[in-house]
Amino acid sequence: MKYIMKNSPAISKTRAAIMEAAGKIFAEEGYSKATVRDICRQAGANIAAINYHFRDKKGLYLAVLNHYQEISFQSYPPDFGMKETKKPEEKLHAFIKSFLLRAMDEGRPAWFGRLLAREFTEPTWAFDILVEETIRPYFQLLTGIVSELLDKRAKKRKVRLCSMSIIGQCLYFRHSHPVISRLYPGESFGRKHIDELTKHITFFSLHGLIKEKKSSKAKK
Amino acid sequence: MKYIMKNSPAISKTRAAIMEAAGKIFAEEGYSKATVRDICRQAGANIAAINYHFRDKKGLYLAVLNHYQEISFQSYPPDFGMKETKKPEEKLHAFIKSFLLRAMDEGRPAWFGRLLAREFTEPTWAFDILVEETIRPYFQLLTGIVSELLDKRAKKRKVRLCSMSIIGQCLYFRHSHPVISRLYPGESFGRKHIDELTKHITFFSLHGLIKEKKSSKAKK
Amino acid sequence: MKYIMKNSPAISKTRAAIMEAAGKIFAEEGYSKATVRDICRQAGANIAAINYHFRDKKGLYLAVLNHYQEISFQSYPPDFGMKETKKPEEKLHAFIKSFLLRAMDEGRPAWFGRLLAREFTEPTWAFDILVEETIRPYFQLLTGIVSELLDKRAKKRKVRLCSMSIIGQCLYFRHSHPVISRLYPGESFGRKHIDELTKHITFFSLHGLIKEKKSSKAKK
Amino acid sequence: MKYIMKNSPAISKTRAAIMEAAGKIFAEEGYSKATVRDICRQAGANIAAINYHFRDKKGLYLAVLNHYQEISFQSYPPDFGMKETKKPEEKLHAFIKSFLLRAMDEGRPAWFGRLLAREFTEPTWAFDILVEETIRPYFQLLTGIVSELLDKRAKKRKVRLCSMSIIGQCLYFRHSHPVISRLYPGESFGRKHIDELTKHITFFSLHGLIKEKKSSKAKK
DNA sequence: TATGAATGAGGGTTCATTCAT
DNA sequence: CATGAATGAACCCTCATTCAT
Repeated sequence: MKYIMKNSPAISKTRAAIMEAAGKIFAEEGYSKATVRDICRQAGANIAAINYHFRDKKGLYLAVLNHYQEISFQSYPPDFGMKETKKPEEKLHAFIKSFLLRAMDEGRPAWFGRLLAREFTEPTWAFDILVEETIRPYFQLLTGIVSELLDKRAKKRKVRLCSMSIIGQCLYFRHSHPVISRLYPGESFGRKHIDELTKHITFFSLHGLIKEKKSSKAKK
Repeated sequence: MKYIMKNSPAISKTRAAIMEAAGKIFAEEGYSKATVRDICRQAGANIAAINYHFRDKKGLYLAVLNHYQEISFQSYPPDFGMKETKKPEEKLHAFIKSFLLRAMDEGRPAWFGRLLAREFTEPTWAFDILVEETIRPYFQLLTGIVSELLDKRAKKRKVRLCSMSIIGQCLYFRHSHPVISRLYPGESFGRKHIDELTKHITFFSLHGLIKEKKSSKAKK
Repeated sequence: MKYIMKNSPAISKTRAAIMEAAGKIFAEEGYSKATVRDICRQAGANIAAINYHFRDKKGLYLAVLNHYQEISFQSYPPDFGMKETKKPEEKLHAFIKSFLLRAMDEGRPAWFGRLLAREFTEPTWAFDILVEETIRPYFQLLTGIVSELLDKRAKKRKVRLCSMSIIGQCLYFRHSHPVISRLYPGESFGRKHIDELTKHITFFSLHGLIKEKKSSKAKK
Repeated sequence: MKYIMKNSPAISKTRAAIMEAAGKIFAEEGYSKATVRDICRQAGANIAAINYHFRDKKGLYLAVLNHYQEISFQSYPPDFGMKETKKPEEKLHAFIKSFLLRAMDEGRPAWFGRLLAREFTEPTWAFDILVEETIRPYFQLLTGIVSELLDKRAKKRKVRLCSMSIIGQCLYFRHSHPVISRLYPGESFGRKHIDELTKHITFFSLHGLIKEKKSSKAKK
């Protein structure tokens, strides 16, 4: 006699194949443009298998999100191995690097990052769930770092604005390929340049923030 | 005495209504999600009218892009009325403000900005045209300003990186509403806060750039 | 004061342009595949002009048929200039040549021939009219020639069968290009070979008929 | 013991119904005039079933062609049961009879013949496939017979011309109904007269060919 | 005379979904 | 566990036609 675990992922080969294909295609095309047909074709599975294993397209998307989130954060921990005692400048550097890696890398571990980046600029119905489960703690991590860097009396709103300036830069470099490759053929900001990009964004942001500290007294 | 504009849009009432509805719906839904059925329904027009006036959905999208681009840049000139002799800091401020206005305002003049923002993160077939006709000159305007602010010996790549950091911030604040409203209910970075956002992005970016100047001597 | 002639063809330039384009396109594509859009575009005329001048697509087709029929039979008279006193073999040769010319030539004079050939294998609603106005007298001309060649006591049905054997050959060589060019690349039976084809069909048919004469006594 | 045919059609009832309806309608209307809506309506199937079973209209047409070709050539073998040792005259007779049966019969077995006849006079995109798979071997069968009948030194071109004269007659009698019924009401050359028509075409053609033999010495 | 504008019907195709097995 | 079969809704597009000017 055998007991079947609920949602046990190892039981079904088909389920795994669908998850694999779905992760890839959702990351490439986005939720609405991806078709269950393509996913099943690529997984070598029957269309009805999605209904059986995941109820419907939404269920599949949710399962993909949950599954690859774990993989993603295992592969690229947000603190990037930094201890809590480290300086905030280094924390910021680590945060940005892990963000870029998660969003710009290729293969399985980056699929979640791509989906997340997509949801940031074009939210689907799954966005509410993502905000609570992933984005909020992630964002709090960033605002914590920013708070340390800013004047302690800085208002919450200022912290948030600065945090979003950082997120915005990271996100944009992720989407920049189409425009950069057209504006300056031959040049690119891809996963090969993650170290360069990390250094740039950190530098660009940090010196703005430091300056903030000084000028915060003089200015309004 | 009156001069007739080329492609005078006043000729057909239906054509104008379709352009109106299409601008709104394309801006809201994006190219692929928008349906000609919806557009025609909202315009009170027959579906075949699109074939008659614009050949097909692509033609309509192109017409919308062209039409609202003019309106957008008339309403929000990139130099925002600044003379050439002004300081680069003020030029940057003007650039950012016009960008935000164009992307975050509501109603007709902002539709092009929204479409452009969409194309930045999820390009369609029209992106190639947009790059040549709109984005390239627009981007050159920004890199020019950034060049003035940076050390004159700064490499092209650095100029481009910094320019993209600025664009990235602007774009992200345009998309931030869904995430902000969920993370911090009650707070928002909308069109009401354009002045605040402009000031923030300018300040955040400027002091990064200025610091660069200083450190450029010490560093490599 | 001016009197307008009914259907006067010289009055309108647009009407003439439409007739020209329609003749060409109907001959190329056939009635149902041809579109009024294409015709008007090629004629440089407005779509509504067809409604004005010809009531509808049917009216246009009818007008084209009538117009080019005259041109066709002027260019290629069925007796091909043969006097009535000539031998039936030469009459047959002339008939076949004029048929092939009318159906296989290019340009205006052949358009009617092409349309007629089309109607033979895929009749439209206009076929009834064509039968009475064109095909019947034309067919009677052929059956007359065949009668002269056959035994005088040959039954009507035999005359008709033989006539159709001749028509069938002519028609098929007109349609043969697609199959011949594929079966035997480089070879063709086109308008350049009309003389060869005429000789062949005449010869092939004649000797069948002559043999008939002889055997008609022996046979039932 | 039973062998399962490749592409066994018995699997799906809907698929069979669509094939049935499609065969009928394609044969009646031709490829372009036939609509998938009509076919599905007549088959009592959903429109999307065509996409499921045949991918699209083209796939359906191809499937119909393949399916009824088998049925057609099973029902009417081109050699019509003649042994190889028989005289060429009898081979020709058999060839013509099977051609007429295939093209003029009614019901399922004749649908392919009708489609083929249509492709001969108005080729679609499928014509290239048909030429290679069906028409070429079929035509070679005929040219072989004709070669036997003609002088052995007859040029290839002559063989081809004579073969086409035969094909042309057969094809035309298949299309003759509309014109015959109008020219001579009451008379017809239909499937009831296949024996008569076979005899006529064979006779008409044979004596032409035989005469060729004799005259080939005397004439040029 | 001539046309720009508009329309309704219908074309093929594709989607996510759900049965019955 | 898994799938072949089937479906209804919606997609974009094109047709011939007609109206008001």
